[in-house]
Amino acid sequence: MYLLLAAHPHGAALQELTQAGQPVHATPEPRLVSTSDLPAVVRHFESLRPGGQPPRWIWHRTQDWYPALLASGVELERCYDLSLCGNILAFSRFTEHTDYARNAERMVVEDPLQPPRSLQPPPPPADQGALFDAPGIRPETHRSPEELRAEYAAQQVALAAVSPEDNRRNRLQLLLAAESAGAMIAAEMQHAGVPWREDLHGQILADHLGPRPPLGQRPARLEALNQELRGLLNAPTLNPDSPQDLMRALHRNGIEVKSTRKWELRESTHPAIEPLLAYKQLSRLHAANGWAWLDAWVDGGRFRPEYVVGGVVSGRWASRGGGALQIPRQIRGAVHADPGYKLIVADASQLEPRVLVALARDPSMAEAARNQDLYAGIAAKGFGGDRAKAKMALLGAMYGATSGEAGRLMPQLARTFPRAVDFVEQAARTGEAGGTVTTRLGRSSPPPSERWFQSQRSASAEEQRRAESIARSRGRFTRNFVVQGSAADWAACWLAELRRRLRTLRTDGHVSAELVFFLHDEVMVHAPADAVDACITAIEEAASAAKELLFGPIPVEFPVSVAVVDSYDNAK
DNA sequence: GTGTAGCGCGCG
DNA sequence: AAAGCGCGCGCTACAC
Repeated sequence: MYLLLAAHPHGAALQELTQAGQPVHATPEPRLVSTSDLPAVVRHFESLRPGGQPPRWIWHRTQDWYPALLASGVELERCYDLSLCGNILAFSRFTEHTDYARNAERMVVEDPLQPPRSLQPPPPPADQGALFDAPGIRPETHRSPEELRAEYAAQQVALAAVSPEDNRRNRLQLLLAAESAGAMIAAEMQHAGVPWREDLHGQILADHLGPRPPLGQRPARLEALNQELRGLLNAPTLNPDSPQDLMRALHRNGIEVKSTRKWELRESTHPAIEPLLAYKQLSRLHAANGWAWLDAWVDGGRFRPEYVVGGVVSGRWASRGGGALQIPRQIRGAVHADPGYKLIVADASQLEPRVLVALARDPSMAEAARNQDLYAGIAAKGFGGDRAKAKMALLGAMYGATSGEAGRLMPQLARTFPRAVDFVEQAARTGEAGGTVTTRLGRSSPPPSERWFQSQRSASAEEQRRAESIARSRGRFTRNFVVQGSAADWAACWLAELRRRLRTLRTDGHVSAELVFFLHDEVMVHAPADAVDACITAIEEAASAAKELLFGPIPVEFPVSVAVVDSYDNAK
């Protein structure tokens, strides 16, 4: 059953569609549902399972509907997010020959499915407020039921036009399903929140910075370091937070740095360097994750960031609010399981190089990847057992290193693993020439901008050097895109498969395990202690299912490392 | 006063 | 050791 939900001035319009997006004959007209009735009506349809299958909810944006439904206690099995799927279909090389891609190209420019960042409302308060007062629903992005139905139908036509060769159509369909599932997971994780102990966080801050200072004042420990620095640098009014001010003071004391970056400062042995580095670290803790952060982002023992699915062109998620994707190691001790619960922290070991092996079908590297530690396997084959060298070479190949040690190691890597190196080189050359590259499941990199093409037509020698530099930069982007993006494909499938298994545990086993955090190649599940084993099994099965879905039965392993902890800082 | 580019640093 | 990918955010400095 395919159910379309469209915004309506008094609530929602609900219409049953066929899989292809045509109105079901018996119910040609959308049914109007008031805002207050909506949760109950949605719950009712969700419980109807013709043929045992839950409905697929089709809507413009998951963020417009699902948070409010979750707030009223309604969880759904699956959806189809028109804006996310439309964005993939509009740019995918798999659909480039379709009318959809041609029309969407125009539409995306004139009428972006996602409003530009600057026009988006501020993030919602942690307390979501009244049902459907959620700021996701904005009149300017309303589409009529007929517009949305036509959009869905057009997307299905485009998907059907993908060549079945090499499983392309299935792969793209899988990506759309995983992306839509990701949108639901993002809303569910925001709803659940990361378990966060304010008292433990406060203790960490007090240990490092001293007691909480009055508003606008430096904490005691920072102020002491500031005074020490002013003395050591003979600069009585120094503001160490100002790079310019600091740079001038350093120069006056014969410390010849070109920037105030910490790795450059470390080169100097001046007695002011040690307190300066201590100041910078503590000042960062205070500014980024101090008491103000705690006040703003943690409420009722939960940290609830907003995840932005599709926020990165490679398919990785972005986030808004609280810096969710950069929880520093320093404060991970504040992430703590509830009494009787555990945190299960799992990450896919060395995901990107393993994805590269699978993409390139490099037999020699596949053998190396059978090792639990891939870098050790690479080192044994091509670097005389030097793991550090092997790691640097491989990372350099994926990022496009040209200089330094990583750059020098490239020929050595290419001798032992020609297919893998060739694969990323090919992606780089495509990008340099202005082409686009595509992930395993069919997400394509954006085409170069009009400005890019202009730069490539430049005339003077000076302009040409600049143009070549821009082209190389784009080459590094596309080189990395295929790996990072295909890793994101894998992670999306992993997450969706894990969600499915956890839902089964919840409904069949009445286990209250929840996904609470996701970061590129890492997930966190908050689970009752007696459900930990079942959750670990789910995590591992989901990982191997994801590998199979992307690549089929190939001899490359994607191992996950799992830690069961009370506190996140013990995870690795 | 407001908007924003650049720096610096956190994460993968 | 500190360049080669992708991000978000706080701060300063500077343009308007």
